[in-house]
Amino acid sequence: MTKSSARTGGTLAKQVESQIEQDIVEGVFLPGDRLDEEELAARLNTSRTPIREALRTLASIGLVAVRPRSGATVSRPTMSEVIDLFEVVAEMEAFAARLAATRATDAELRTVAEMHDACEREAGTGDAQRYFDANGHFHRSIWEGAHNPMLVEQIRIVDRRVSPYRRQITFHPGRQSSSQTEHRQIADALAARDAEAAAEAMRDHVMILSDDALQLSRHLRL
Amino acid sequence: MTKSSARTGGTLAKQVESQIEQDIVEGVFLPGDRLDEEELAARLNTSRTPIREALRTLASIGLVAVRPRSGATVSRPTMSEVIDLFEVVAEMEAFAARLAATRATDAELRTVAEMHDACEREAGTGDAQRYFDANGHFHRSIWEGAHNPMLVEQIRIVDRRVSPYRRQITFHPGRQSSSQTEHRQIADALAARDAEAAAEAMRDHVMILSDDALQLSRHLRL
DNA sequence: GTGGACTTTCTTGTATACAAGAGGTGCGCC
DNA sequence: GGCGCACCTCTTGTATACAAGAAAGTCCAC
Repeated sequence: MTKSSARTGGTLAKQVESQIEQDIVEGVFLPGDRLDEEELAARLNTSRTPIREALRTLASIGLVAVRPRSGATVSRPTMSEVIDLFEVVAEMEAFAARLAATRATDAELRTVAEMHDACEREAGTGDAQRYFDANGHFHRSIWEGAHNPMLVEQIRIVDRRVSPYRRQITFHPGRQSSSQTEHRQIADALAARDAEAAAEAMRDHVMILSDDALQLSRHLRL
Repeated sequence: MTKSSARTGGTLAKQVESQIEQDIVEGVFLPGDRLDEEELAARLNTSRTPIREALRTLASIGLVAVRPRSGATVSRPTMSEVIDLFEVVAEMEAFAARLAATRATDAELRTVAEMHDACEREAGTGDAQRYFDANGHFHRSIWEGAHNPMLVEQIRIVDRRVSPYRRQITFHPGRQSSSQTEHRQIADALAARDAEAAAEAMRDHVMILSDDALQLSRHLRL
C-alpha cells in the first residue's frame, strides 16, 4: 500500500475499499470504467483477496456493478436511474432539513450558517473544487442537525451514487451563484426553525440540481 | 450447498448471501448471534471465501456487524438506532405512497387493493406468519406503484434492518386488527389518488408500528 | 470476403495454505 | 485466595494455487 492518500487504519480490505470509493466519488474512475482485480491488486500492493472484498462491498451500495464471471465496472446508472436517485436524495435531504429545523441545537444551526458563509466565500473565487467541498460541508452540517445517524448513513449511500453527476454540474460556470440563492433560502428557513420551508427549499434545491445535471449530461452525451 | 432453500443460480457467494440474509430476516439468526466463518462454511458446504464475501456484503447494508479480527455477528442496533431506522422507513414509505398516488397505473392500484383484501383475509385466521407475508406484499405493491426502482432498493435495505422488530410486533395478538384499520386508510387514499393523505397515512402507520415494536421490545428486555 | 465455430487465453470464482492478532486459560506471584 | 502476566489456542486476515467460464482471436468453410 504505497499509494498516496491510503488510510493506514484497520484491515487492508477496508483501506482498499476507501481508496477505490474515493477514486470513484472524486471522478478518478469514471462510470463504466473496468475495475480489473489484478490491476488494482498490483496498483495497491496487495493480493486479489482484499480487492475482491472491497469490490463486493462497493457493489452492494451501488457504486460498482459486478457481472458474474465478467468482472466489475464503476456502475453507470441509466439516465432514468439517475433521475430516480436524485429524487430519492431530494426527499431524504428534505426530510433531514425538516428534522434539523426542530431538532438541531443552536450551536448546530450556527455551524450550518458558517458552512453557508464558507460556500459564499468560495463561490466568488472560481475554484470549483473548493466550492464543491464547501457545498458538501454545508449539506452534511444539515444532516447532522437532524440527529438521526441512520438517516445520515442512508443519505450518504445514495448521495455517493449521484456524486459524479453533482460534481459535473458544480463545475459548470454560473451554477454556483444560483445554487447560493437556494442555499440561502434553506439556511434562512433553518435559522427561523421553519421545518416545512426548510424541507421545501431543500427538495427544490436538489431537484434543480438534478434537472441541471441531466440537461448537462444529455448535452455532453454522457 | 445441501441446505434446504438454497438459491441455485449465480455464484456460490451470492447463494450464501441470500441464505444468510434470509436466515437473518426470518429470525433464524437473531440480532447479536455470532456468525462463525468456518461453521457457516461447513453448514453450507463451501470454503470460507464465499462466506467472507457474503458477510462483507451483508455488513455493508447493515444486516451484519464485523469487528476487525473479532468476527461477524448479526447486527444488533441499539434502541435509539431502531427508532431512527423506523423513522427513515416511515418517511421513505410515505414518499413511496405519495408517488404511487399519482404515478401508479389503475392496474397497480387494483393490485394494492387486492393485497389489502388478502391482508384482511389473513388477519382473521390467526396465522401470524401468513399475515406477516401478506402485509409485506401489501407494502411492496405500493412501492412498485411509485415507479422508482432506486427508491424501492433503498426502502428494502432499511426495511430489512427493522424486519426482526416488525416481525415481533406482527406476531403480537391484537396488533393485526389495528394495523388493518391503518391499511384501509392508506388503501382508500391511494384509490382516491390523494397523495398527501396517502403519505400521511403511511407515515402514521409505520410510526405506530415503530412505537408498538419498541414498547414490546422494552417489555421483553430485548 | 464474410460468417461461424473452435480454440486459446485471460479473468474471475473457489479452495487452501499461511500469518497474525484477539481472547481465553493456567500458572506464578503478591 | 485474588490479581496479573505469559502462553497457547482459535479465529480472522491475506496470499496463492487451482478450476472454470467468458471473450476474443483464428481458422476453415462457403
